[in-house]
Amino acid sequence: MAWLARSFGRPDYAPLTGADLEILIGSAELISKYPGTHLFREGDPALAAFLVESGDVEIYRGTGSKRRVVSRVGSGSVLGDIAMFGDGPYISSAQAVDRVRVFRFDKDKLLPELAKHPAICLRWLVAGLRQLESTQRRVIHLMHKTVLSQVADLLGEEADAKGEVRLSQTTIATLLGVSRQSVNEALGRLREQSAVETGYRQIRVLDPDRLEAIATS
Amino acid sequence: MAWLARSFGRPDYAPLTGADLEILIGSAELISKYPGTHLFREGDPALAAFLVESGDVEIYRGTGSKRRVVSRVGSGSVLGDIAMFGDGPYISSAQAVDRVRVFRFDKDKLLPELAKHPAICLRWLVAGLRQLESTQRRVIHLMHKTVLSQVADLLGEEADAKGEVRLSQTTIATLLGVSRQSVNEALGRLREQSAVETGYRQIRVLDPDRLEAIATS
DNA sequence: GGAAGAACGTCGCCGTCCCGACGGTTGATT
DNA sequence: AATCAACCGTCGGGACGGCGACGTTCTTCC
Repeated sequence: MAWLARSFGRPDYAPLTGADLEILIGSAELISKYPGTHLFREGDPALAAFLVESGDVEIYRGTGSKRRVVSRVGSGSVLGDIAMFGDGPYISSAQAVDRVRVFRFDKDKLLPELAKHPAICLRWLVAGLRQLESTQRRVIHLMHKTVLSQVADLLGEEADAKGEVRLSQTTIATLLGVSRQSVNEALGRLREQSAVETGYRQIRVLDPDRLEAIATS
Repeated sequence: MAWLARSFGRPDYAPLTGADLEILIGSAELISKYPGTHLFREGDPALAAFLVESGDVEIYRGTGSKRRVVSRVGSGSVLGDIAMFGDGPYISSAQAVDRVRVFRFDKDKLLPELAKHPAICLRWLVAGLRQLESTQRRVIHLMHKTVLSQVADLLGEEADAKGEVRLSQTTIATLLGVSRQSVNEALGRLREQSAVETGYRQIRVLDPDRLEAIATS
């Protein structure tokens, strides 16, 4: 599928040949998950890695009251590869939040191919490093911990072409690891400055520049 | 050098052949840096990646008052690979804190070799994912943000075989993105519970189990 | 051995955020 | 159209941590 070639890693770098692509698809399986179901759970033996084709997946660690959302990823992201290559159990759980379609790469099939085809391997490497980069950015914003700037930053990154973000305040709160009330208050301040408009499950970015300024303050 | 074979990625996984090792060393150069000097700076074109052989390196972003320490890494860690493979400028700065010895891998020399040798590529992949995993753990502990548990966790990870940690409270503070005073107070509480002993630029872990319990509380 | 500098210990003030609670609003379901 | 669940807006209390300040102790380097 052409989508795979476009989305996996950087398209312009170490281009995948048709043959490489065949091999990648050959070791993958496209599966579908309903909202709330798990792709894998923390502690399970890591027998496969996943590439998200559509929908959002929430990565978290711990259970019950100690559940912490590590990140939420969407189309083009890779999951479970740390554990799979590291040869241990999964270190976090992955739960579908939408209707989700993912490619599943079984370890047994994938590893021998990777060992033979450097181009695919390089592509996977780049995908992993991209995750690392975004996680590092997250660290920065968690350290610099005023909720206002965190919210501003998240809105800047999450906004689509029309400047709209379709997330509930509760969702934003869990994403940032803060309380819903604080998110509400932050959005209130942004609204005062006419940087955003808020509605039911929806936020419209009016002034991206101001948002950026607040995020990096 | 045998050190390279042992330290890079997982030794037990996709073992490097002698020939692979030759190639890796052939594209590397062992250089030495004095404390305070930079391996690279944010914004510079990413022409090389680095593997730390000895000493500690601090990774940070921003300058002046907006400087934020992303992480501090030591022997066996890889630096600058995100930018190098991503084909953009460095996204953070790397500064030696000790006397540091690092292998420098020039992009020009390394990339063609990687494209030809899957074993090396796989090794690099695993190294990158290990970084990702440790950064994800950091996110968890930053979200779960009582300074006490953060300090407990850091001590648990940073302690050597004898249970000693040689870091100043100021260093720990910047590492966690909190104030020195808070670190001091947290250490005081740990001392009260006889979990640690504190001295000048040195902390001795007495009760790792209690530390672990506090870290995950 | 003495001076300078770095690191440690402690105090008080104040801002930010978490938590619990409650009422009003919107959207979906039947 | 009615009902219900999810979501939004807001208030007050309490805990935690940042910041400035000051004194003490430990190192290092003349």
